[in-house]
Amino acid sequence: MSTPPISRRARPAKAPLSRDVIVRTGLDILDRDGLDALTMRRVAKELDTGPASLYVYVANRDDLMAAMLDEALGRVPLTADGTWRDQIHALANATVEAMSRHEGLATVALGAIPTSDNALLVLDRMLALLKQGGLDDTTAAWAVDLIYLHLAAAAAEESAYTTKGGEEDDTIAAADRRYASLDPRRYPMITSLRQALFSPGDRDAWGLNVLINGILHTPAG
Amino acid sequence: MSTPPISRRARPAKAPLSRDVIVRTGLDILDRDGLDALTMRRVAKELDTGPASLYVYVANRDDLMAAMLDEALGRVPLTADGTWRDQIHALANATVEAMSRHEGLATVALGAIPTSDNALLVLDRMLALLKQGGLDDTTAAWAVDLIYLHLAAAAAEESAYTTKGGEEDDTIAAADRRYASLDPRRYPMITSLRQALFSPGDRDAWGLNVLINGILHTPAG
DNA sequence: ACCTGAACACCGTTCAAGT
DNA sequence: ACCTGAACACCGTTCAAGT
Repeated sequence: MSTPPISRRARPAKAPLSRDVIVRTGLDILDRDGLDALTMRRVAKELDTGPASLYVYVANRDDLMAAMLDEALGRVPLTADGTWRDQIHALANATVEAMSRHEGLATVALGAIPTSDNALLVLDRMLALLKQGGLDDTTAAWAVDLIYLHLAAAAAEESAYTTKGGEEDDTIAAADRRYASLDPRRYPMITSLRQALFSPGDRDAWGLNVLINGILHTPAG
Repeated sequence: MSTPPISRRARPAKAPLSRDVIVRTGLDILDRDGLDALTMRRVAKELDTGPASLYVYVANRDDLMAAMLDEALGRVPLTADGTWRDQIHALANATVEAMSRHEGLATVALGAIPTSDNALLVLDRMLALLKQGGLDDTTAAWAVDLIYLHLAAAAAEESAYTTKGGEEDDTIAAADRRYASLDPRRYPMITSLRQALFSPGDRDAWGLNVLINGILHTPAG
């Protein structure tokens, strides 16, 4: 049952290794099989080599994941049409989507001050919009931090619900059942507001508007 | 060099295994040696047993971490003095502290709808405060979600900066140097606002006030 | 310079066998 | 019922040796 060795000539040309191809392969694996499948060994296998070979281009797994996040953020469109608010929403939504689309990447964003090329491009664009809104320098600066943190968190949450094995609806239904079974004496507010807690609606848009309105009403410093 | 077996009588009484003692041992390891050290095998060793024994009380590593988060949240004081705003800040700060104090726990909170006893207690208390502030049911419900998400994210960030090997100041200084070396043509806003981006001040308190003010100005639904 | 086989020092989890 | 030794099927990373 063993395959005879195939001469280099005979088999399809092996793509040369590079940081870029490693990063893109990592993203593919993440999308196809999730975070647990993203191992150095799996990336190597996909590239028809051994894990040791990756370390020429990538310092370690964390470095690879940071590069993958940057690659994902590179696909965020930096400009949009519409009102000032529309443009902020468009940039925010695209950023959340870019992160949440690939399981586990949002967590990487939460773990470090953004310094990668494409993260900084998103930040620069958001900063331009905030300044356009008439904010002073300090408020705009603090605001961009806060918004980026919020987007990463929203992406992490969405990514977790969407990916984690089962369906998103199952997760919510299970939580709803749990809330329904709580002792009203111990959890009076949750029990009485349960309807509202699980009420449908565009919470992402609302959350971003809360941030925008709050920033407009809260000078920093 | 090998130690002779000690009779059961002679050695100190081995604490009986229980979910609680496993959870607390996990928290201890997290505090002493960080997230990477928190392995099932390490917890077992600390309890003088084998890893297989843990699975009687804990479904798997994720279950253990969820239980650890709940234990940490159980230490949050649920009441405080002062104005309405003071009370929200106190509850929020205590929650962030409880999470960020133990590396990696905040990420657990980000990955699931809160359903554990002590998380729900924090939520219930926050909900009471929000309703006290005059919010309608839907806004209060969406707001508590948003605030909890923000607190978990803030804790994750703080935890990452504080713990990640080196000092927090080093991380910031490195980011500052990176920002200083950016091409102003590609990153016009970041370069011109660099001072403001790294300006000192209580960003946590400001961020929470942004949320509170935004919620007060943004009805849900 | 780039690549790799083999090894090192680990993991989480399961399961049959013990008490 | 509770506990465990041993095993299974993996990990990330290093390093000496090759080209």
